[in-house]
Amino acid sequence: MGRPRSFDTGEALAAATGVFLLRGFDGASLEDLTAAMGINKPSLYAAFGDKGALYANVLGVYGAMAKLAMEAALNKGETLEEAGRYLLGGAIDVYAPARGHHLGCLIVTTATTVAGSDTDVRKALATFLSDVDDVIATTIARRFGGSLGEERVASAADILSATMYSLAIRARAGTPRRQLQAVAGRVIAAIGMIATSSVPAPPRDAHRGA
Amino acid sequence: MGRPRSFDTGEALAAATGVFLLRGFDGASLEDLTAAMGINKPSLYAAFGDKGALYANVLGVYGAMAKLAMEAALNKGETLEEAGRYLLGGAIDVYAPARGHHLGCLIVTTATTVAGSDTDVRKALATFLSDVDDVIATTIARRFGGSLGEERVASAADILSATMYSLAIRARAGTPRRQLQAVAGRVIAAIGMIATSSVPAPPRDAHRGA
DNA sequence: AATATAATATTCCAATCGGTACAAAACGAG
DNA sequence: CTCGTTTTGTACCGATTGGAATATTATATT
Repeated sequence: MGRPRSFDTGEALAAATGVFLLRGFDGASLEDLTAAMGINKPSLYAAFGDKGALYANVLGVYGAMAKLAMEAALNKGETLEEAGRYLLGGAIDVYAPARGHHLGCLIVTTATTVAGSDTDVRKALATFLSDVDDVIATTIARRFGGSLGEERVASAADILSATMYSLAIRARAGTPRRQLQAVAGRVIAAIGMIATSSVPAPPRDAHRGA
Repeated sequence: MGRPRSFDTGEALAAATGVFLLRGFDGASLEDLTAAMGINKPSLYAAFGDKGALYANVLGVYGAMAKLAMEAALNKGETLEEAGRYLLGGAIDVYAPARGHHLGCLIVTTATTVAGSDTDVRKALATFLSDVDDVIATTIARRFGGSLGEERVASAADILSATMYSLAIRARAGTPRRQLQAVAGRVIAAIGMIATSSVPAPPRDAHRGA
């Protein structure tokens, strides 16, 4: 009972995400946030807690959606190259949309900064990075590990995650989409070379040694 | 003539770099900066200008030294794999030193945030990223392009730069050195696969088409 | 309709921010 | 030794920050 909320929590959180993404944590004032969210400071405080708690909430939903999107992208296509193309292409669409500003990735841009002073954010960042590694490595290992071998898919996973971070940073610098797509294309081409390389250990007979 | 400076400009700049690296631009207060630099606010203002000018100065020397270190590392070793190992190993030593805190990369951590609001920093960031691409691509193309072909070294360059960004972010999250070295090792292994791959276009007879 | 409850809008606050005025102090030049 | 010049230390400034106190409004329940 009581007076109902005049705003949607999810929409408000999405608006806050945009402000944090644009200005960073310290740069996003409560005035900026409340203006974008369409609410007042006491409403924000009552609904989400203080600024740090709001940021933690934003970070949580952003990270969760990002991981889902990555997993979905990696399940598309028929080959490792194609799956990687979907992953990086989707990242470019998020980091540097065709319409609108190129804001990059919330976690890469803001969480890394906050992590210097805030232990909780540092842990959340570490957890996210680990989860992303796991999502990528697990998904492509399940799909292509049998035919390509564990070592090659592990290398490909590290390259794909690294390229996503690279694209996020480049988008933040204002790099045009065409150049981001060129970078992604060269990385995907390398993934293709790795997939067809016949140099390292044989694909079958999994071993866990160094 | 006049009263001489009681501090060394380079040392003060290095101290400011550490503060910006730890706290970020907004998080670094003038009190933090002057305390670390061992000077007073009027001295800082007279020597470097306002906070933004100090940051620009810090960013400039940091970026210049980073590019020199990258070029030097890439000129070591005999093969593309070895050169890449030196590059990534050096990056790990900077981002996550064996002694001291793991602060990552100043540009990845702070410049990306500031770039959202400050056009000058965004341009500086774009220039740095472009310069890094150029340093890596040019150096390894000169050393190994003849034997491996332009396409493979271009892909390797993008992978190496992306891996450096990845390592910087992971270091910021507190990832242990061993794990960073494991990531670098898997990427280097992939570089080796690319170098020995025989799939794509022939190495010789340079062409500039798509 | 009356009441309890919860969210709203306005107003305000102590603290901190980046930046500066001012006067004492330390040098080179004459 | 004295003067002009530059840096240094202290003290201070207006502005903005994150956050909270208060009072009003809107709903569900009775």
